[in-house]
Amino acid sequence: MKTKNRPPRRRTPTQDTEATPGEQTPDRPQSGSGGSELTKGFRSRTARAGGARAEVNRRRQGSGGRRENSVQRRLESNERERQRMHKLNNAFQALREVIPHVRADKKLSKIETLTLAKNYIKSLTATILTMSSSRLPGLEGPGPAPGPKLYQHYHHQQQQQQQQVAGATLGVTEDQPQGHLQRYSTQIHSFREGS
DNA sequence: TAGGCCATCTGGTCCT
DNA sequence: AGGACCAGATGGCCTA
Repeated sequence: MKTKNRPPRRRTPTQDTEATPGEQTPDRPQSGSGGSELTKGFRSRTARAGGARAEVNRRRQGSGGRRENSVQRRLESNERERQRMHKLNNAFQALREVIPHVRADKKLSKIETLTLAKNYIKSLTATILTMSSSRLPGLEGPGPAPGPKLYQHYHHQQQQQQQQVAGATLGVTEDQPQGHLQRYSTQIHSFREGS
């Protein structure tokens, strides 16, 4: 696997739509990418092919306002896609930062990050099961991966704790396991609720 | 120079 | 209808 310690190559999120031809980012002067290319005349093969189809559609649609509107919507769509991918990359970066790995000076690739994360979770799960199986009836033994079941157990535990200390603070700090689990629980719920 | 990784564009499809 | 999501395609950067 190769080293991937590179500075971010990218331009600012608005550069494609706002840059003038003279303001192109030097490191990607002729990228196949380019909302910029939509207005600057250069296209990659794919973009050219897609552009040919788009041109046919534009002719069918007619000229003038509708065509400009179509181009504008495509640029806006590109911008949203960039933002979406940036958010995805931020999530990858956050994941990298919580996964222990050997070469801290070497940035993990996306596939490496996902693979290590999966293994890390499995490892932690196995460790927890080993340490507490005697107190978690029903969790040990053969069968499917215990992850969800394990979470259910902890979630149940937390609910009991919250009931016991209703109205009072839990007295759980971020450094304690319960703190992490509580955050995990909260995050799971927020995901479920789509927030 | 080949191969891996990445960012981006693009059009199609799904979802709200 | 419009935005989110997805996958294919492409070219740039980097390392071995």
